[in-house]
Amino acid sequence: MAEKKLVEQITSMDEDFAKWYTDIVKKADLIDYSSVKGCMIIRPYGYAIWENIQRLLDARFKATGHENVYMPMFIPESLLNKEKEHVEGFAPEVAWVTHGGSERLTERLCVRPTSETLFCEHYANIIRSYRDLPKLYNQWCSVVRWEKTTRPFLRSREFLWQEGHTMHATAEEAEAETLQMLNVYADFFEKDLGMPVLRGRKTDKEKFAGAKATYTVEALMHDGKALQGGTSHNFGDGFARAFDIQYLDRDNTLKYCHQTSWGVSTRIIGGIIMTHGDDSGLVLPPAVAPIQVVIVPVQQHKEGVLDAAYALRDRLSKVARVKVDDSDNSPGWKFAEYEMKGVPLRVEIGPRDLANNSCVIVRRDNREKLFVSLDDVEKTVTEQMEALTLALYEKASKNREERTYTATTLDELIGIAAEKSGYIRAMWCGELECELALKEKADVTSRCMPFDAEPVGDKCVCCGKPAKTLVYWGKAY
RNA sequence: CGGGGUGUGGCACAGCUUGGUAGUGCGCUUGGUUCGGGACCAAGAGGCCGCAGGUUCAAGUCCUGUCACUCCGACCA
Repeated sequence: MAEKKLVEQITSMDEDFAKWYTDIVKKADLIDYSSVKGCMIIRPYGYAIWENIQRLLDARFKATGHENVYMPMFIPESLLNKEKEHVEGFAPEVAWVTHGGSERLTERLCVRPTSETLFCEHYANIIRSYRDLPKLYNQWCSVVRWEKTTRPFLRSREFLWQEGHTMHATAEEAEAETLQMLNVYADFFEKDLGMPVLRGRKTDKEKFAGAKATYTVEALMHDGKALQGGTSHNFGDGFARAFDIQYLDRDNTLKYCHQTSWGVSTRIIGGIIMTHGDDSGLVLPPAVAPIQVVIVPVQQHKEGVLDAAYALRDRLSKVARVKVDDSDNSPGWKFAEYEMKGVPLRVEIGPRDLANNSCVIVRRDNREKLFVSLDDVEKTVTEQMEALTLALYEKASKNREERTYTATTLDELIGIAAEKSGYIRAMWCGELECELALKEKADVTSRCMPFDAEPVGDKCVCCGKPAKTLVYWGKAY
């Protein structure tokens, strides 16, 4: 019932959805607004989610042979300027350091909006031979982009992310790396976060500044807008030529390296909120939930209740991240609070349970009460967490299916864009002109050209000329 | 950068039209009764009304200026 109300709200008014979102972000204790404009303070609970994301992704990066490094946060202007497309793409939103102490710097320093140039300079220094390749580096850091309008997690002037930067001997190897990392992201989204994603390529207009090809995993939010969850770029040898990154190959000739980069940011957290959240607040997939199980003692002043709660915590701690809330708030208060914070499972234990050797487990997503015996409570908790992730995935998939439309004519597309929110599948000729025209006429942008898409026609939905590819169009954050 | 809106205890606001003792709700403190879906009672603490001028016997309220924040139009993980 609560969900229905939400869906009505968000389809009727964007503003309500925005309010719902910012409410959750604050009430679930994820962030505070900072007095530094356009920046956010990530509170311990919000940061713990990010730490879990880091841990899970990092394990996948290590498993695919990547190493973590750290680069400076300042980029000399001359370095940034080396690759023309890149600097033009980022120039409007970089912050500059002009003074050191009271002295004006002879060369301005840019606060990194991304670190391609720094990695390139470093790679130019350390790569000499084919034996040095591939170089598979990743960096966890924050970057700064001077955005005009901001929203917590989705767009802030400083945000946390991870950026992988790799160098390869051949174009084929670089392409394989780009796709491998895209799949790493997709796997993380779908298995750990319960978020179904589209895997595909970005159009030239939407691709990263300086990239040869940009791949994306796109997730669809509650309100039918698309969120780019992760990106993976193949740079070809463009930067390598600009930065003179060459290696001596087996055949004793100098060759340019082929480069990739890929990243995900704290925006993911915004995506989780907007994919799984409901009217009662956040719903966290167990994999990233700081608290996976909260134990709420009922009538905790009564003999034995708190002790039973602590004993249960000690048992469950072996299979989950558990917290007992023994504060003197009323149980109803606690229920609401942990629902707001998205804790996947709530375990209630009170005098009645003590008598029955049982407890009550309530799942956050459907709020169904399970009366379970304490004998195999560990097993039940593990099962329910797995079931919860699966249920989140199913629900989000259903939402995506219901919000995916197909258009074969321009009028049809304009009509759908005006009335519905979601993906519109339509054929495209590949011309920028048509892409701009659709933005102008229907206010949609190309989100993704999925890898495994079935064509829905043979003519461009906009100009009617022979179509090259199927595009998922939509509105983005 | 163009158009609108708002500045009043920690938070959300009312009061301004028609000047006359600074208000409400939430939160906070203390004590008590409660506790299986956001409990209740009582007593408290906390505000140069964004800032600077002006009009007036008197300004949160009227006038002028100024600063800050915020929403909508072009770019972005």
